Amino acid sequence: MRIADQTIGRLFVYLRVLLCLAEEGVETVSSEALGDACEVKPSVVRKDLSYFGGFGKRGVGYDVEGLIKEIRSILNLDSVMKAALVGVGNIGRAMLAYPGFKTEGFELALAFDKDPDKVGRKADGVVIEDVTDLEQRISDEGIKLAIIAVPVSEAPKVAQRLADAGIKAILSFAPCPLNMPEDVKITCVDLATEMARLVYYL
Amino acid sequence: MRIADQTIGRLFVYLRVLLCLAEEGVETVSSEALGDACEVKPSVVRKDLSYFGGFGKRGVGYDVEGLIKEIRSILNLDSVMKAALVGVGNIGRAMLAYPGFKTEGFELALAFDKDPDKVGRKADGVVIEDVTDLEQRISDEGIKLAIIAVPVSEAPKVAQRLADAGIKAILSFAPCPLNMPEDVKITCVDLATEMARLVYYL
DNA sequence: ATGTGTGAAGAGCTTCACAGCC
DNA sequence: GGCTGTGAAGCTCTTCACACAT
Repeated sequence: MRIADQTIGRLFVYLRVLLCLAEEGVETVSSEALGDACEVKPSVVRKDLSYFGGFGKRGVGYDVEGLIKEIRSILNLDSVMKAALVGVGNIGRAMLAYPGFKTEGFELALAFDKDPDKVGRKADGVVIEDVTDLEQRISDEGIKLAIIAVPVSEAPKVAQRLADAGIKAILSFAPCPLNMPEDVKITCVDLATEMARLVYYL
Repeated sequence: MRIADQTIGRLFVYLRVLLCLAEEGVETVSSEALGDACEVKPSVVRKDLSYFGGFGKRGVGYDVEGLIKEIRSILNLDSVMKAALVGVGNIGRAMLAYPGFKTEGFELALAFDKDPDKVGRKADGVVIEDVTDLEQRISDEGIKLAIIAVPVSEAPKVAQRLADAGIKAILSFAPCPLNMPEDVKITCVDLATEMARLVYYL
């Protein structure tokens, strides 16, 4: 049976909240408590989880640690995934310093910039390499995931080079459409749009 | 008649693409072309737009500039909105330098940090103020929108203070649930989750 | 000829209510 | 008693096909 996209989307939300609950030492959670924290109805939580098996105990609730493992496995998040970063400006540095990646199983293994002053230096433990070597280094390391944090003017070129280098998924901070081949998945984090969306619901 | 949330969500996507088309000098766009760029079917584009009136010309398509105006007005994006930034670290600086805000009608009018070395300095034209004065300055300026770019450990405290200061909408980069009063709308930009989501669809 | 606007049909998701287990 | 798991009903959104305008 096919699982609804909305269900998958909510699993990510559940996981994030569960990780916080685990950190607070909470051992068991009911569909109602989890639903409250995720702004989702309890019946939705139960149905979503029921598609994958009976993770809960009737009369008790769901085991937090156990549920985290199950969701991680459903979402293919049980192994560490290496990623490449292109552009070590403000956003790029923020990405290198972002603590959330490690906890969710990501590792920024490569960082590129075109500025000769930056190349060779380290930022948060990662050596910044020359963007000229991008294709070579990415295929050497067998990396499939990349973050674009360069100015809009550079973004399309960089995206094309990443696709050529074998990258299959891109997170881009450039607020412009980057048309990629069918087999390369791309997500644009458009912060202005997030702000606008937020304001709309005031 | 009530408009579907999904429709509203897509209007933001249309707007972003239309702004890029306008920049390229494109004057007219068909539902098919716009749909392609937004990864949405042409019939969806037409139905979405039809809820708000007949913006298109049969046999021709939609006028790009005109449609931008219409969507801006639907989404309440025709006036400039001031916002406050809390935390001028890597992410905060990236926000101050982010060019997308201006084009979508946002202005980061205030910036706060607790580091005395930063307070008083300017970053991208904005004076960094002491976070102690947060409540006072925000109510002085009558600002309703804020961005949280502080470490997770500080985020809940800052969120609470912002709510007390009269802020009604918050964009947070802290990957943790911040429970706010009913009348304060909050969006968490969780970059690790975005990465995870992307990888899932490989 | 081309591309929009739209009602009606269809698909998909959510909600409800309650049986079943701890 | 408390909370999960789930079929069936209900509802919302999407799709389709075609009339209609340029």
